[in-house]
Amino acid sequence: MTEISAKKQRIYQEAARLFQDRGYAATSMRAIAGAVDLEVSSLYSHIRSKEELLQEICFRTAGQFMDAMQAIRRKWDNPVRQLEEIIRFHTRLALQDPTSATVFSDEWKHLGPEEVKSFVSMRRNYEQQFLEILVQGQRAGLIRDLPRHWIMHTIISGLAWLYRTQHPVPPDEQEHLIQTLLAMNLHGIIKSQNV
Amino acid sequence: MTEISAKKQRIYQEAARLFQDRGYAATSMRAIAGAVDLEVSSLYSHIRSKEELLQEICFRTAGQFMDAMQAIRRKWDNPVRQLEEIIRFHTRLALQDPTSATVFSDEWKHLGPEEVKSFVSMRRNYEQQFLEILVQGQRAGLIRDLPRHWIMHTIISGLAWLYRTQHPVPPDEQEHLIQTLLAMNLHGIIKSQNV
DNA sequence: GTCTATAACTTGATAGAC
DNA sequence: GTCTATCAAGTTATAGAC
Repeated sequence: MTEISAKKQRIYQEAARLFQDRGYAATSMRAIAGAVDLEVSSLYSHIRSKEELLQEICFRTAGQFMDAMQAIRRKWDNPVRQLEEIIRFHTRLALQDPTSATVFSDEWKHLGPEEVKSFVSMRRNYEQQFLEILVQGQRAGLIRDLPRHWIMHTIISGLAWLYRTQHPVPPDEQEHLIQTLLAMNLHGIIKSQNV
Repeated sequence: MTEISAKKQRIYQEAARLFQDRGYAATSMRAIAGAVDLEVSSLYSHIRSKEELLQEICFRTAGQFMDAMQAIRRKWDNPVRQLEEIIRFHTRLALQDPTSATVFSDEWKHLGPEEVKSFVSMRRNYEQQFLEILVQGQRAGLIRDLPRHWIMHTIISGLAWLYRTQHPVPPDEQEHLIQTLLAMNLHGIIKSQNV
């Protein structure tokens, strides 16, 4: 039972917002303290260090992606459907918690050497599973025989604007957005289908 | 005729590499000085400040994108061909100078307030021109009637992995990569064309 | 142009009173 | 848990000798 005090949660939340806006390295403990109306030294009653804040955000979000990937592969066996669900998950997470998504995506390099190793290893695992889905889709003749690494990076990277740009899509447009993203990634944007 | 000494160029180059690896805020003048085998104070014989280094990289790359956009719109009038050329340019620049592309894309927020304003204004101009191409393509019935902002962000964001990931694609694979990116963006990855 | 020395300031983190 | 006070180290940048 890990009890997390309300104040501790507040600190994590404000830190994440500052990391998103200014980046980890440009965010001082004084800035975080100011955001939660405390003196710097008081922060250390709740957290061990600045880096601990970054670790929590990065690995919590990494865990969410790993869990989603595993759940999707268990629930469906059609690789195209699995891809659809992955795009769905990325989209929902990006819209629901763009702050954590940005910090997870852009600030992990400021983790300590050990943590970077662990983080990169998790990401490699995630990408490996993504590639396996593409292999299955290509073997089944459902997905074009394009280089899988390029497909994967283009899809994942193509979703990153959802958290990086300021415009949060309102909740009632979320399903429309997802349908559009699926259409673009799966069928492209060209009308005439003379391929 | 602005003459740029070899040493000054070396400083810019090493600074860009360090900004790419560690981020602007986490890169010290000492690190830059060390990379070019000088003492910190000697740097100031060649440059005015740390931020000047960032400014040069960001605005030089921004200028390249603006120039390319203008040249493409002058040279072709088919909007789909214009999109193709834009994707081509992004790809070539990302492979040829991934360091500048990364700093341009990720570190502009550390510019001073005035420079940020100018930078964002250039980007808005670029995006406006991109959207106009999509409008023309949709009016001509060539491009699907999907929300144009979402199309634009997905395409641009989907190319960002080209400079963010470590794997530089070897020069002899560049044309294959471009063809694949065009195929994915324009026609998607799904084989069956029952749309 | 490059150096040593240093100014002026900010950084993350700690000690100890309350 | 929160504070004041403080530390040691690091930051960008400058002054002035050579």
